[in-house]
Amino acid sequence: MAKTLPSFDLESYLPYRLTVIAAELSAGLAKQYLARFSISIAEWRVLVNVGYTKGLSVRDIEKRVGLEKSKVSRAATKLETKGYLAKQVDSDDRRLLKLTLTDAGVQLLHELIPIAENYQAGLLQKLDHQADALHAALDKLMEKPK
Amino acid sequence: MAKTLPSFDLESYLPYRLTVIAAELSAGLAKQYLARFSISIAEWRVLVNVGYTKGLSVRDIEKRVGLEKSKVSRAATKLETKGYLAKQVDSDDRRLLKLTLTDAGVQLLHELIPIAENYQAGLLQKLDHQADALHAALDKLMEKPK
DNA sequence: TTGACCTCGTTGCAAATGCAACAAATACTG
DNA sequence: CAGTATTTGTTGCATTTGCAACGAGGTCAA
Repeated sequence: MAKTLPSFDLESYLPYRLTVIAAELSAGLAKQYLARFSISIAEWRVLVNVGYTKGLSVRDIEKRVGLEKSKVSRAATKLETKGYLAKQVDSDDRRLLKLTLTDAGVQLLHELIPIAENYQAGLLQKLDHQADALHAALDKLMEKPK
Repeated sequence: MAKTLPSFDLESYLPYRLTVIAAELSAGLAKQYLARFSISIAEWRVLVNVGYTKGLSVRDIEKRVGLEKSKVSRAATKLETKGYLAKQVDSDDRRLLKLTLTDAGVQLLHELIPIAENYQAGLLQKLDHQADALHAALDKLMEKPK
C-alpha cells in the first residue's frame, strides 16, 4: 500500500477552521454566561432579533439568522413559555406570527446584552486592530457567487 | 412598555457571525459534495486526519479537531464499517487505538481532496487577496487569554 | 504487590436536531 | 369564482448529539 496522498492542509481549510473557531466562541459565551439564565443559543438569537426588530415572523428570523424554521419555532415556544415573548397572529396575513418581547423579555435583554458586549470586548482586544480586516474578509466570503 | 433596549449590533457580533458563516460553508461543502459519498463532516475530518498522520488515536483526533471523543469514536466506527479505515490496538499502550487508512480509504481521499480543494479555491477567489488577513485574524482570536 | 488513581475508547440515555408531512391561510390561474 | 399551487408555523419521527458512566488498561507510591 503506502500510496501517496494528494497534499492537503487541513489547518488552513476554511470551512474547517471557521467551524472550530465558531464553535469555540459560541461555547465560550454559552457555557459561561447564557447557561446561567437557562437560555440556549438559539433562544438567545431569537430574543435579540425580536428585541431589535419588532413584529418579526418565524420566517423572517429563519432567513436572518440562518436557523431552521423548526428550530426557531421551538425556541420561540420556549421563550413564550418562559414569559419572554408573545406570539400574535398577523391580522393582515394570518399565516404569519408577529413575535414581540414581553416586559420580562426586555428586562432579560437588559441583563444579557452587557454580558454579550463584554464577551465581544474581550474578543476585540485579542483581535487588536484587526477587527475591521476580519469583518471585511467575512463580507467577501458571504458574497454570492456571480 | 416600549422600554429602550441597550444598543447592540448583532450583525457584527463575532460568535454569531462566525457561526452563521461556518455553518454555511460547511453545509455548502457537505451537501454538494460529501453527501455524494455518504460521508458526514465528522467522518471526513477523521478521514483527513488519519490520512495525513498515521497511527493517530481517538484522543489525538479529539484534541486536534475539536470533536467530542464520542463523536470521533462513532465516526471511526462508521468508517471502519465502510472499509475505509482500520483500528489496531497499540502494542505499547493497549488502551490506545491506532487508526490507519485502508487502501479503500486512500482511494476515497483521492476522490475527496480535489473536491475540497476546488471548494477552497472558490472561497479564496471570493476572498481576493484577503486570505492572509483572515487567517491572521483567526489566529489572534484563538490565542489563549493571558 | 497491592490499592488508589488516572487515561482511553465505547456505549446508554436523554435532549437536540433536521427533515418531511401536515393544516391553515393566501396567491395564482383560467 | 373554483380549483390548484404556494407559503407559514408546528409537529412526528428517526437520527445525531453531548454527557456521564463504564470496563479495561496503565501509573504511581508505599
